Amino acid sequence: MIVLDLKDARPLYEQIVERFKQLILRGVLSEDEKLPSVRTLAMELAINPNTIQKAYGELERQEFIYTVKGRGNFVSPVGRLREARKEELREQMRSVVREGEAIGMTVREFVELLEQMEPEGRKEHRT
Amino acid sequence: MIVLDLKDARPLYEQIVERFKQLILRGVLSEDEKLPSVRTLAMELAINPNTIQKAYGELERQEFIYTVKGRGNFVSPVGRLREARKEELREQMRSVVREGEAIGMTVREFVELLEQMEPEGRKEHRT
DNA sequence: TAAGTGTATTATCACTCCTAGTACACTTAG
DNA sequence: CTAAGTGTACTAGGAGTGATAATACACTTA
Repeated sequence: MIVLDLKDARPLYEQIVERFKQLILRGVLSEDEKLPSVRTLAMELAINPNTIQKAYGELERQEFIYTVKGRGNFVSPVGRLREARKEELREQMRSVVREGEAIGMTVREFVELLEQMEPEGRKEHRT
Repeated sequence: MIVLDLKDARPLYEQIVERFKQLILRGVLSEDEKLPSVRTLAMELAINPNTIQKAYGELERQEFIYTVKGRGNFVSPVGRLREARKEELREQMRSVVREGEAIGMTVREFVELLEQMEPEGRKEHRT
């Protein structure tokens, strides 16, 4: 479920946060599903419990999970989180295009790139 | 020309590298133009010369500038660099779209987002 | 020759990441 | 109730990085 890359420059706790956010947004982990306990996951990944605690703390702060003392950490409702992430992706896309334009690329060029990705793009796809 | 953000989490030398790469790719700095000397820029930014040296070293390693000992640092030919950056942007775009699709967005949605950015998008723009 | 240039070295400080160990309060299964 | 499992908090220390400070050397050019 969680895989660490020790060669990665990013801190371990950050990799863990990133991975769980992915799993939650994509629905691999369901709403109210219980996450591995701090100590359990620390054992599995062979790292210090404090590092897991830091990751979970960050996930809770960002509202991806919620905590019940004595019971564990659980996945938050995903709706709002997913919408927020979508808006982030839209902004990233705009940012990429703006930089591209600054060095000579065109919006057209990007649109065509996207249309090549489209799986069902061969029929008439104008309204 | 170069502006530092001390509140930025990224290292100073990295901010400097980033900024010069931008200026070079966008043609604000011309081919063979001389960069500020290590000591001069350090004075202007009120930071340590070693930090500038580290930034310039990185820029040289990435072939954005070339060095002539005793003379200074100069902007490299920009053609290849610009093409490489374009390919990076294309890949970033694909990456954004792939993640978007994983959480329920569609290529169509992204295309429409792009077309809203297009400055000349109101005429018939289908071939 | 003197000034300006890149380059290298050593030392030091501050901060972050991670580990290690310990302790406490809460919840739940037995 | 008790024990095990849970989150949480704290202190301490090691390792690495970013930045500073000071100095020195070789090269180029006016």
